[in-house]
Amino acid sequence: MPRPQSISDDQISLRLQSTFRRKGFDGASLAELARESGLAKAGLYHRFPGGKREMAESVLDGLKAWMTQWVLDPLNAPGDARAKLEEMVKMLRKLYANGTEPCLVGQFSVGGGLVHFQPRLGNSLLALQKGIAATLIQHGIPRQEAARRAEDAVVRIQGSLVLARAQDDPGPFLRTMRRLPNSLLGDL
Amino acid sequence: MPRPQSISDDQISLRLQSTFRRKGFDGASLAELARESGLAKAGLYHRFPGGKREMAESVLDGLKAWMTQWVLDPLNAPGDARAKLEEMVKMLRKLYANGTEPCLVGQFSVGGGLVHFQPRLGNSLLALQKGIAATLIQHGIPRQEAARRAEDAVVRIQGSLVLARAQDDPGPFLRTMRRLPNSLLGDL
DNA sequence: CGTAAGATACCGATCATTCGGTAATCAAAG
DNA sequence: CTTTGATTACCGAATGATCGGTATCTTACG
Repeated sequence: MPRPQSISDDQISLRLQSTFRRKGFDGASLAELARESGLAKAGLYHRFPGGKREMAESVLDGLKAWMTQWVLDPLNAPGDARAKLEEMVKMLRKLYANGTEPCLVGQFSVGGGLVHFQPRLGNSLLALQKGIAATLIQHGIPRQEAARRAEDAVVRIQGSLVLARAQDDPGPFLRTMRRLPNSLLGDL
Repeated sequence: MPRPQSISDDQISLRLQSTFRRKGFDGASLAELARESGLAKAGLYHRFPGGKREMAESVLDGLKAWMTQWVLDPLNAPGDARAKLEEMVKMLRKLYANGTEPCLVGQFSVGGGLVHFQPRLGNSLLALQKGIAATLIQHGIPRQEAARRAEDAVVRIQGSLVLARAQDDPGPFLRTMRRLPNSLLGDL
């Protein structure tokens, strides 16, 4: 009955993600989103009747699913804490293309993005923090200290991405990721 | 012979700073910049013939001067390292209103802001990093380790501000600032 | 008077969004 | 098997609003 889609939803969402991550919410224009998605503007509105906001929401959904599958679930699964943290770092390096691609959460924490999605952004970061804290607790670190270190880890991830962008150099991110597991598991 | 200005340059720049910090570069419209500055759009263009970009540059200039006077110069002056770092933290808390106000550098590291000002943003962060590193070296920490820790400090400042915004809670920033001096001066 | 600060009114361009139409597909009717 | 009607996917071409930016006039001072 329906005409088949020439581009899959996932592929569309992926291309929108790339644009939103590079330009932020305010900076990504419908013209550009359309161009980079391969659809005409009206075509995008057919898939996302809620407009730019729904497009951004779809991208956030996709990223949340990716984070859950490749970062949060592995962290919450049984296994050696250090190995799990190393795996997390590996996945984060992949997600952020070794520090050359920004974090959508960071990019959306500005202007209109923050207005529309602040609760979502906060929850995303909190989920990661909880996952890391759980791993640290499992490793024998007391609850409160684990929570502090986990928050610090999220702080460092986000901050190193800001530096990498502002200095146009992935170095800060790469160095921070390299030191993250030891820094998290270090003696009290 | 000239008609006196009803609002001082510094005051204008301060109001523009507030808007740019809240909305980012792309998100701050001239209509809003005019409204919040107390001038009509054309009045703004009289003071900033270069348009939005020159307004943003003026704000960056003002912030750079503030940072130099209250953070960088004190760091590079003689004195006890710990005291100087505590003073830096105090000034940062003031600059970021205890974590309730964003950092212009972070907000401009998105979309059009990054395109126009990336070198400036990188230099701002680098200057702070150098200042912190100099203080650590003076305290007896080896050059390379000092550089690493100083980068980490800037990472944490920026990252904690991202978290504070995304979670709508100054807690991450306040906790990070509280721990910063000890974390920087801690044993190797 | 001259000069400059600032406002009113406006510009073309771009913004997000929507409308009308077309092509493709399938179910049911003939 | 063919036709028809409903449904979906998508696009070109608009919509009004707002964008950043200006040309022009008014006001206030020396």
